[in-house]
Amino acid sequence: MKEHMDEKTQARYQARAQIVKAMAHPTRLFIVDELSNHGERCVCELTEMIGTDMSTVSRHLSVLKEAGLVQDDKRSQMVYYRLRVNCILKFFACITSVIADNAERQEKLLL
Amino acid sequence: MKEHMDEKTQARYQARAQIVKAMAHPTRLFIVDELSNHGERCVCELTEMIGTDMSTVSRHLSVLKEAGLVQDDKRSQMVYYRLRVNCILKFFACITSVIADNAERQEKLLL
DNA sequence: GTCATATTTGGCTAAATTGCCAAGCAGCAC
DNA sequence: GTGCTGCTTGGCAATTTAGCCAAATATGAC
Repeated sequence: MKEHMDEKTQARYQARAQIVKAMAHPTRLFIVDELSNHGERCVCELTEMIGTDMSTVSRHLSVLKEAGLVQDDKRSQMVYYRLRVNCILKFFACITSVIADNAERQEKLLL
Repeated sequence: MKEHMDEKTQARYQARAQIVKAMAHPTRLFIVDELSNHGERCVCELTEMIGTDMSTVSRHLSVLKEAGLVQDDKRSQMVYYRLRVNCILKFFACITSVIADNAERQEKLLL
């Protein structure tokens, strides 16, 4: 990416990639899914569900927050996270269709 | 992710993450966008547009292919790639809305 | 004030990703 | 066959990411 794509175009795809990257992890996808279903969760609840270190979950949440996908809300000791965007569900629908398509293709190859 | 989420759930998010990961790169997002607009492109065309090493582009394409997002078609010396899925456009719409939202928020903070 | 809980952050190591070059392979022209 | 073009793959170094522990911070209960 050094000469043919101008800087603006580069920057645009860079910005897009940052958003996609923020979701490119199983734990973060789970969090996004859970928040889209339940609306709001504190770090401790998510940690409990995921079953890993709280520090790790917190780091994942900060990645999502940095990308502008979630926002946090501190109430007493707990920090509650929720989605900032509502189009994320379409992501899952699309991803699921890709997975289904891959599975179907896989099956055909086995016949 | 060791005890609270069962293996099936884990595997499901793992599979989803693999798909998202495949798009989590500026160059690969560009390729996906270009293919969704133009339908079909050979490696050399994409290399020309991106302006990087052909081996690098080829690697990116293999990542997309591995995830089931594109398929290739060899005709004479050239290999043409095209999208396997058509819901990808919704991705961009959603991502763009996140970026717009982030920018707006950024602006508010500066006031 | 002390103590406990909820969360974030620093530091570190292990693993994955990226990009380049060189080498290999396939198809076409001759 | 040789040579050329388009593409892929091996290998390697540099960067990024992930996950854990320990330490720091904040809030509430007492």
